[in-house]
Amino acid sequence: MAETAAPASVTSTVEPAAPSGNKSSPEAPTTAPRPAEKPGKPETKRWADEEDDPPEEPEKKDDAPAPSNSDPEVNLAELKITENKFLDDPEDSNISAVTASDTPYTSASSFEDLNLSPDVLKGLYVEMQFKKPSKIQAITLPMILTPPYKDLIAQAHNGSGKTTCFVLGMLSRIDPNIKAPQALCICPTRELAIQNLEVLQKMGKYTGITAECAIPTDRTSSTSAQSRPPVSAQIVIGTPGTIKRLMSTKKIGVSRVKILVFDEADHMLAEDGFKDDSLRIMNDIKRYSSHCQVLLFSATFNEKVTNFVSKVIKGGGNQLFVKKEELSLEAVKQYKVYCPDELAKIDVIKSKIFELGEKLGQRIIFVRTKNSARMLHQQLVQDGYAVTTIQGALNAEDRDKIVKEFKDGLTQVLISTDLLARGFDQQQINCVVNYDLPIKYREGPRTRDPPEPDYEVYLHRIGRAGRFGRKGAVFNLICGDWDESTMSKIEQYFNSPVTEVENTEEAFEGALKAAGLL
DNA sequence: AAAAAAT
Repeated sequence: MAETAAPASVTSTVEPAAPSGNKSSPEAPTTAPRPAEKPGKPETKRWADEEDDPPEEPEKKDDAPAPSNSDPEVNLAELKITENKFLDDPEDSNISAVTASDTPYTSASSFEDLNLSPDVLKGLYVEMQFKKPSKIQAITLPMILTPPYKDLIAQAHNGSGKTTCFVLGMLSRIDPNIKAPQALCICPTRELAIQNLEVLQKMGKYTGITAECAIPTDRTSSTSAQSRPPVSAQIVIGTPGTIKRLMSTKKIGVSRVKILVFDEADHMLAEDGFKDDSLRIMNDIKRYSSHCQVLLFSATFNEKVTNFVSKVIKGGGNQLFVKKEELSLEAVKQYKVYCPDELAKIDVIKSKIFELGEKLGQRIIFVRTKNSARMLHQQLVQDGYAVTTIQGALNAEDRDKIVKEFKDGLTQVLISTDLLARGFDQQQINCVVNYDLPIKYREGPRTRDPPEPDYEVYLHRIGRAGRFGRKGAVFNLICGDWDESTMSKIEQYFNSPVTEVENTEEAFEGALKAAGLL
């Protein structure tokens, strides 16, 4: 395995150096100028403060043909794209962008093409150590940064560098003279908001632009809400409820907001997601700030959300989509393990994921409910396994601590609910376990019908491994007919085979080798 | 019945 430095030069895809220490290292590959530190600290602050160890999203392959939704027209961006393909682009994905007719865009082959400010460029090269735009960046950045600042819906693979797209968009639109919120980014979880802020702080280190998180604090402190001073930061990143509330209590002025980002946008606009809050925020802003640019990013947009989203963004926006069959990351091998009962599942976790997994990088185990998170945690700890667990019932402080320990590499195995299914960027994760398969929630009376898989969540979960084109393995624990049916539906949906692995040491070793992890 | 958040 040439698992080391990226095959020199070129761009997007990167085979990061093998796990060396834990530094949540930058995404960009090769070398970059390494000038001396300059004290250009951005006066950033945030609610639940800590320190910063920025994560981020890498650049890599992304995209593919787009389902044309509304006004198709221009279709550029293909030239540079084909150039890029000789890294390890799996399928040389053809990108087709559906753009509004009147604005031609040219894909950016370097960050210099984008008219970024010198301070931002320096952040990209020095802090992030980026070299060239990833594919999604090359295509969307011109769309985001070129007047007349059209709305954008952009889908791209997990770990392909979406965060950088909207962070650069936000940084570039700020008027330094105005000390008030001008960019808003809405995220589904506080963890993701914090992570995005950290990326932004790192990338914007030399700009002096101020940024702040607006996320729930532990509600014990009654100081949180009313007594809070108005938000003066130029960029605000937060969760929908808190943002909404700060807006309605006038703590966040809305009149100067000119760019509004929804990370994990499909979930933010889904019926069973944050649709109401998101629309409320969007409408409040548009009422006072009619020219506000709206950016929607996610790795998944199912048909239903896509239809809705296209209505929200309407005519003049740009759109990028990827076929679902091309969304699974090729570098991540998917496996299934048949388990006769719950005990067998726990045994797999212990004997394979922990003991055999010692040779691996960090691992994350997804469960369906908070309760099973607690139970599994208890079972493992009881037997002396080192594991930490995160789920929404923990208080903010504990959540932050668990995440930080994991990001710092102090813990190796993390149990999580779908709290961390989306967006969580930790490059040393090379193994994901679906202790429970993700299924859609059904209301109403019980049925005998097997549950519907939650395809989007599945894709997001497995995307926690294989960040930035790294290799990874996914183990789905299958217990019973329903699981079996769920699994096969998932395989069909993404048209990606999931290989059976026997519950033996040899079989797992073989699987890990085949995945390139041993 | 994950998540956010507040009634």
